[in-house]
Amino acid sequence: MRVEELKSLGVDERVIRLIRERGIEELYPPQAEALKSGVLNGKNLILAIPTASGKTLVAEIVMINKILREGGKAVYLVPLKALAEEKYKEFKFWEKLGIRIAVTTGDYDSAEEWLGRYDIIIATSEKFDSLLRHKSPWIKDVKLIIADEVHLLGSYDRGATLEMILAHLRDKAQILGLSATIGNAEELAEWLNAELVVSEWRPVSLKRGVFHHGQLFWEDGSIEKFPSQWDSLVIDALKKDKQVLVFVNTRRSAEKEALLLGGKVQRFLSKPEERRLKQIADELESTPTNEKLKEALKKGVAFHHAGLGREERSIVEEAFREGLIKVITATPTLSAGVNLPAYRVIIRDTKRYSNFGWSDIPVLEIQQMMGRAGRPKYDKEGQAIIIAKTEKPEDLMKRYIFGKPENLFSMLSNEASFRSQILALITNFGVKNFRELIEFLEKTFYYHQRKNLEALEGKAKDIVYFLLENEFIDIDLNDQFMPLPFGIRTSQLYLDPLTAKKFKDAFEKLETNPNPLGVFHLLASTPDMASLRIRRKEQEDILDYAYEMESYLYQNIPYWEDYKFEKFLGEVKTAKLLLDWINEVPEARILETYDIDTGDLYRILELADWLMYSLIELYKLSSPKKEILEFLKQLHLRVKYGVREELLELTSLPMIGRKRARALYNAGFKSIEDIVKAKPSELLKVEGIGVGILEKLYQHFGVELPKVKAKKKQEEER
DNA sequence: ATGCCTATTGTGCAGAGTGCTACTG
DNA sequence: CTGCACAATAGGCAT
Repeated sequence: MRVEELKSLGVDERVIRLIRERGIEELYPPQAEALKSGVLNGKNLILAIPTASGKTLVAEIVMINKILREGGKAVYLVPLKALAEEKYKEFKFWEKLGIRIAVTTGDYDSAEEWLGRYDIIIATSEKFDSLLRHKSPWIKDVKLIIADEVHLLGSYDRGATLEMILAHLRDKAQILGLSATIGNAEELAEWLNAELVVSEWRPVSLKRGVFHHGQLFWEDGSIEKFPSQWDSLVIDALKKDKQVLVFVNTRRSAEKEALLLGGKVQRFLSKPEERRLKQIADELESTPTNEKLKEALKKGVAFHHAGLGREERSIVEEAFREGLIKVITATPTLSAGVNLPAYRVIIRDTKRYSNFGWSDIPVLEIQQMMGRAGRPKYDKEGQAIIIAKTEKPEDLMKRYIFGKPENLFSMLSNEASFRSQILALITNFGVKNFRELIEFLEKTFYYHQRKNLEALEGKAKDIVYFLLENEFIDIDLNDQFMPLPFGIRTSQLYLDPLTAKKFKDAFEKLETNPNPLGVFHLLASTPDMASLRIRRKEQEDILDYAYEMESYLYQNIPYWEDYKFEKFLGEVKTAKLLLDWINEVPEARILETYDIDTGDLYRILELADWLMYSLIELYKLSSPKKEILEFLKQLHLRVKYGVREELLELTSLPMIGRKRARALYNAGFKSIEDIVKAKPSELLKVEGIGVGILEKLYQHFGVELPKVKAKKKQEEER
């Protein structure tokens, strides 16, 4: 279908003009089909088509057109923060029409009114759920919800959130669900009373195959011969001047394969490429993992997993897009994350370790990895190849290439999500009694799918009892629910009620024995913290530590036979790490002693920051003691900045974190006053303080020093 | 026969990723 | 279940 024909479907002229300005004249068949489905007239739609086949454009046309014609807001839900950022950049294009676009993820809060000024709001499901709980006034203006990757409804730990959002809004706003190909798309569409458009069409054709001992069995039946090792597939692609993406199932494998492949990739690099890569590698900070990354980078290869810091990840992604990096070995971070296609995708592993032992990776996920093959503007086709090791190649072919992806199942019954969702329904969404609760549950996909609420009712009852018992809610003589402040706040803070209960139970000990380790262990022991796991070899050391510090902890040390024992040690380890952090142990040493990666450290710190905040908020509700509150607030700041008490004044300044604050302090600038009084030239001698930083500081103080400007010029000239 | 080094076999361990607050500019 | 690190054992060689 030609873009002009959109006019006959009622699309605004301005939208059509801008699309053509982008150089798009012809819509892809599934796009056309989707737009003809009635979605432009307000009908709900589930669009199940492969990644990179133009879902976003459909969403854009529907959104913009709706806003131009009817006003109101559109909310675009994504599963990942990184994706929110990506979409924001894409949608910014429409600002030309006066459309205002905002992103809101956990990074900066905003239940607040400012979002009311925007037309398109991009959010993660959790963030939007949280906004719903805060009853943001603009929610009533939301006329359209777009759920990207709506198949994540079936994800064990995060699916329930998305399901509840859709259950809340399915009568109030138009819904457009963008999905990967799933087994039971019809069922999902039925639930949402939506039209369904399914297609396998891709703008770049995809050729799939299975590799086994030097034989590559393509899906069309043809067989290609290669040297017996699978890495020959990588070399082969490089000879064709193409890039490769290799998916593996552990971080360690990703690193190992990257270094191994590096030796074979290096000779394909041009001199300038080699120089650029070396330059990029040299700029990276030095940590154990980064050393490996640097080594690989110099050879034109990189690994990509959640242990990498944000900085490293985006450097790798960028360099791959530029074509500098020829091969990336990755864990699933890349299969679901940002869009990073390659000519050839190799899937080395089809099994993965989970909490329940080893299991086959779902068809849906493997197909998403395979979907990464083929760069729309550069390649005529993409290739996805699964490596068979012990498995029979024909089995893999049957399961992953010709097989149907799994059905989607409601994950509302997952206890942790259900607990938090029921609390929210009662405290934030005005559900007044058990009958109303059940009525609401009848709107869910869970009910649609099973037509039987008995199991869910039982669970709901248990949870309601739990909430009553622990004073999240109360109940009056007519069996009407009455939200209590503790419950309302727990729900708004987006805490697992179990976490909140743990906090509350610890208030007494907190008051009699306030100390950082005790608090950190409390945080670490909640279900909302991703505590470290303990290695066999560390067990003894950590246990010794726990005994040594027993008097500081708010919980007893369990017996070693106790199933909680290992978990407990992991929590102590996490608490110990946080203690090191606020005592200014350098990052590199923390990474080494706890044998973790940058990404893991940041994750723990981020969670600790949030939980510290939440702990304070809940403590405030309990007739708090002033000195305890002060202690907690100070500890929160120390966690946030990773510093001892004495640096807190300095870290309150912009651009001053733990490193610079320490450097300033040691150089004798111990307070803000010291800095204001100091000569700029003196400050510049301190490590980590340059002209740029100094300018920011003076700007903050509200003074401008001509001397600094002069200095800057000097430096620029150099 | 003894001591030392290397190759081979055995044993034990560990293993993906992710979101959620609110302040401020 | 698989790959890896490290330990235990066996084997080879010089003395």
